[in-house]
Amino acid sequence: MVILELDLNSDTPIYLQIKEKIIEGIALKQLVPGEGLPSVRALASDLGVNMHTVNKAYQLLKQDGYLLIHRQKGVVIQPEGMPSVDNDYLEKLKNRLQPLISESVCRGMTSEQFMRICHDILGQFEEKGE
Amino acid sequence: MVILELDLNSDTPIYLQIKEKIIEGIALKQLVPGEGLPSVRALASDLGVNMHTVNKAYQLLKQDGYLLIHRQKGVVIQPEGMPSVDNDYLEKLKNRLQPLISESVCRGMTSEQFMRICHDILGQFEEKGE
DNA sequence: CTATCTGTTATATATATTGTATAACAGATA
DNA sequence: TATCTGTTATACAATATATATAACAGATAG
Repeated sequence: MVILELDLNSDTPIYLQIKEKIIEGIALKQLVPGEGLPSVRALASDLGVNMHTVNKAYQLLKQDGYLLIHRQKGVVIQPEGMPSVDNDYLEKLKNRLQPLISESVCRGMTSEQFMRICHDILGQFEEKGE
Repeated sequence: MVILELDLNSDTPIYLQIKEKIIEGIALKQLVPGEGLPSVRALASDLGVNMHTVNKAYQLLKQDGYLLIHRQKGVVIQPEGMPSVDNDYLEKLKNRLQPLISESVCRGMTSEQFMRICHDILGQFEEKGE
């Protein structure tokens, strides 16, 4: 399992950090569909947090369609394809981008500057090896 | 003052919604530097929320450099120029963009699709009238 | 069969965040 | 003097976050 670093001082709750890191791992292909994840107890122990904190992250990921959870077998990255880009998702994405972009405009950032930053981050997920 | 709509069912706290809407108003040039904002009590009354909720939003905006607050005169959009694009801001922006982009990659969105959405939102802030 | 591993569920507790409700203060102003 | 600023203080309630234990049922390894 990929090492998962937490920032206990972050204003982002631990369970959300875990969720985001796993999604990032999938996007980076460090985690591949069908791959198993540590049990809630094992990951909690590794991270030094409570079992329920990890469980909450797993439940959210399951709810979003990123994970399959078999009651006795364990947790697996969804093997049948990732969640899709539907209208609900697009709306949420736009609503989360809006305040970021408003602020960048206020601060005098140009569209090109903002797009450049997005482009750079997107570049992290390009096929490098392979 | 621009009408400011709140979503009481949102998972975004009211004081953050107020903050974001005011920043959006500045980005849209509906609010211009030097322009006065309603008093904490007046805006709270308009929105149907508590005085302290508005005050919290104003304090955050002051802290970020968007507002000037004169103890007896009232609240004014910073007339001396908006906060700048410094390294602290850039780091925060990237950290907030990262999970959004990770998720879009997981869902199979192309870079072009993501950039297009950003471009469209950025377009809302272009000089149209004038 | 027994022990151990799953996820799940339940209960309890502690703390921080969010939001409201009042009240009072000092300075400016009409 | 009365009224408007922002500010500060206190109290309260509801919710969110995180932890600590415990127990359950099913699968599996010894």
